[in-house]
Amino acid sequence: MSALSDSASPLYEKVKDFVLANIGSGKWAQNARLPSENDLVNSLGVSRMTVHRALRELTSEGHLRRVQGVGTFVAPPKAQSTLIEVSNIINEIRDRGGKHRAGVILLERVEHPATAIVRAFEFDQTKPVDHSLVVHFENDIPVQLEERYVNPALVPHYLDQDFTSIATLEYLQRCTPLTEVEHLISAVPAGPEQARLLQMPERDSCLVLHRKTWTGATVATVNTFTHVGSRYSLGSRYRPTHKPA
Amino acid sequence: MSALSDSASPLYEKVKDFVLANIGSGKWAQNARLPSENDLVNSLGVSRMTVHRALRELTSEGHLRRVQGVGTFVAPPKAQSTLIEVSNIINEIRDRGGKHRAGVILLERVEHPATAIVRAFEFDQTKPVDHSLVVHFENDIPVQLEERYVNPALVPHYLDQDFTSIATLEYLQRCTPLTEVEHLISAVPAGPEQARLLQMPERDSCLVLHRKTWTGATVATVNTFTHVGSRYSLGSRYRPTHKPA
DNA sequence: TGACATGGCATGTATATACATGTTTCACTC
DNA sequence: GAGTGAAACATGTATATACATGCCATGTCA
Repeated sequence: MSALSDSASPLYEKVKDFVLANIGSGKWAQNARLPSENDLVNSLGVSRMTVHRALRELTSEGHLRRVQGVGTFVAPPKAQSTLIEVSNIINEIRDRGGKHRAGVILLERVEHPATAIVRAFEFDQTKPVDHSLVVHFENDIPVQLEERYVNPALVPHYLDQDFTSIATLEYLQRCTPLTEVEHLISAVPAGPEQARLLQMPERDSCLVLHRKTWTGATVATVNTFTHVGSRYSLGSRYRPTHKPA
Repeated sequence: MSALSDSASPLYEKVKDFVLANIGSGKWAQNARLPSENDLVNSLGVSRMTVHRALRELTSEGHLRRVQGVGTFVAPPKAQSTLIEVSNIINEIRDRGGKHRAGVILLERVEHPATAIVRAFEFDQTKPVDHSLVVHFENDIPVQLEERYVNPALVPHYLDQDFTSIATLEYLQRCTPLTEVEHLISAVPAGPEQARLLQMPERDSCLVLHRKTWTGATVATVNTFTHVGSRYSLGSRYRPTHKPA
């Protein structure tokens, strides 16, 4: 008589389910110590390697905490933060079935960028950066103003891209492995320049997304996405507890 | 002469590094097929179980794609979406070293909620829901208006909480395992009610975060977080390619 | 009483072996 | 030539075994 389910799934999955069920039911409370691997081997009738794999995977999924020589414990509830997924605007529009068009306003190498830019790139001295300013239209109505500064040391030939068709982030990810991303989302009133390019009334609300990306310790890109508040919102649906196949 | 590094890390880690190095250098291009497990066993001089573990972990980390009976392939670049982490306001303020205070405006059971709420909960008929409205202050300045509708079937005793001290999301996550989260971020001008509660000028920009959570197929909560645009932005730093320990 | 050695027990890694399961290929048969 | 079946080969799972490593309690010796 085993405590494991009799489904068709592999044994280590059943062991994982068994552990999760005990946690879910509250039988094994938070920070409680689990039976040792050998205990589970005896009570469940499977080999230690199988138990070990189950516990190892549950640990890497954040459900358990293990300390060599001490034992296995129910992990404290996962960080009470939630993730939002930001996809690029072109796919987003296409997914909605809308027509996308992009207008390139600016495309240049800036030899002596403003100090704010130099500081954002964490340069110790002034270095040239590539700069692009693109307006994205959905069904010929402007929805996003995309401004990018790119580190030419990491992304060569950035200015040679065809910005009207290629998703910029896609190109960047192909060029250089981005290791870290910082986001800042804010709501600000539109300035005159933004109002003109986005064809919106001045001082109306804009949804602004700042994004800064790193490759290792080096800043790769600094971006600002400005959206017309009344025409755009940033949405996402996310499943926090994803079971890896 | 092995191709593996001579560091102190475990063997399966070295195998993982070996594979990642070959992908990173472009020697194994995207969608290219890797040598079979047995090939790697012969060329690297480790057991198949060790190779298998390395490849399995790299697969679950998204670097590889495996098909039983066919082979192992370099995974296409990960979804060009980026994740934003939203943490709760209380921790955020505390982390900044600010003083947090909360004021409860409303706390009630709504027997006959508005149709918009009924629709948001995907009820097939009118059912009562619990409702709370809380203002969060940072150093006695209001920064967030938090409005929640909670499904009493999933979260009993919601109204009995002490909302001024406990993080609401924290409580919800303890009560019911939330399986899915939907977010919508937008920028809208403040209405009269919001302007009053948040002590801000009417029509100034607000950063609004809508959040809807599910437990299984059932809607658990429907929330709206309204922030003063000039005082608050939603930030996060995220490492996309996280190596599990 | 304090310091230290040691044994017991927990998890962590590595291997050999076996069989299961899915895919492709290829030769054989009809 | 079409269909079929078996072999070859790929990954997937499960076990037994061995040893490594880390932590802790116990007991002994100074």
